[in-house]
Amino acid sequence: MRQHEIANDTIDLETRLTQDHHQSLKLWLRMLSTTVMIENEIRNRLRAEFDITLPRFDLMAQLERHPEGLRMGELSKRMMVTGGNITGITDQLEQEGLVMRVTDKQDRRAYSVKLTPAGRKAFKTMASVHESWVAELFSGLDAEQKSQMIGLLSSVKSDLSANFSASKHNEHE
Amino acid sequence: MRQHEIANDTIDLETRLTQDHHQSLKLWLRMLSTTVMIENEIRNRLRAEFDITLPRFDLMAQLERHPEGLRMGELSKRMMVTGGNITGITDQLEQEGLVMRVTDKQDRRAYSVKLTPAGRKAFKTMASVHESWVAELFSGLDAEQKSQMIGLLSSVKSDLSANFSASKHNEHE
DNA sequence: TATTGTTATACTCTATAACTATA
DNA sequence: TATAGTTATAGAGTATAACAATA
Repeated sequence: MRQHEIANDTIDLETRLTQDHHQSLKLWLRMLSTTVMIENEIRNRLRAEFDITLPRFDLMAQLERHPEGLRMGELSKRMMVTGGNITGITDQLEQEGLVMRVTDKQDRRAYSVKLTPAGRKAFKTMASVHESWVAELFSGLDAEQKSQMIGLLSSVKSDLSANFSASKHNEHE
Repeated sequence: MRQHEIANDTIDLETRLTQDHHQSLKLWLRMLSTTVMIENEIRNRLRAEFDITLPRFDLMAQLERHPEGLRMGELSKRMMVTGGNITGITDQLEQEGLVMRVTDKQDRRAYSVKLTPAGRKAFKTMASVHESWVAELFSGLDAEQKSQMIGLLSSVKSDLSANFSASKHNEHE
């Protein structure tokens, strides 16, 4: 132990940099594979139980949080996806009667997308089941560990938003 | 503080369950959006700098770790993707001269996929730059926080592998 | 002119299932 | 029969760019 600390004090900067790089990479690979596993599990369950895809579910989740409705451009930013895709997903959901486009009185180029009553009802059911799945998938952590992780992720994310917002459509949450 | 603890002791089980659900959901949403942001950033940089996609890069990364070569089925498991896709990605990389299929002497149905010398060289360059990007993107955490997070993710992941390996092609790492 | 949203297109990744050739 | 890998197909999601309507 002490040996290690002493070594740590005397190694040169380049070595420490390499170690940091390796640690970051390890963290990233673990984070990525864990996320993919959970995402796949949830995606499969959503399809099997509710015949819905993840982006469609996400769009509805955004609308649930904004009962006043969101414009297409808002949805695009929040879902980190370009505009054309939002049109497509919204089209599908509208066909199924789950969301509706409400024309904006002030700006006739724009729409507000809202959940229909049927959409709100359907989403409530799905969201509740979805939430219990997530709880199940994270049952490997206790409450303390979860809040720790939430804090760590927030640090990463705020650092990202501050420095790399240019890359795509961020401004998330 | 004390008030909070007392309250925590006396609230009923259902309430605590709901709180846990919300916390898990919050954790998952934060983890997902953070991962997506980093993934997008890396994907864009890989395309811009090296004209390579993430799956192609990942396949090469797998081979780099296994100089003796990997069979198509192995790659399929490790990349959490079905077999047909591995054929496609391998075809592309083979065309570009980055990997090669080596027929197995013992089992003439099977191949070992390996990096070519050119592939190994190209990957070394990319991997080193990639690693520094990752370090940059995680610079919001210090070494201590990173190792904390690695530990937390390991708990989640091992719990997942133990309970949900059926969902797709896991057995990762 | 700039902005909101749509359309058209093309590309990548993905899963499924039928297929071939070995084992 | 079972297994390793391929092929064919279809579907989802994505970005880009040209476009229409409105501001």
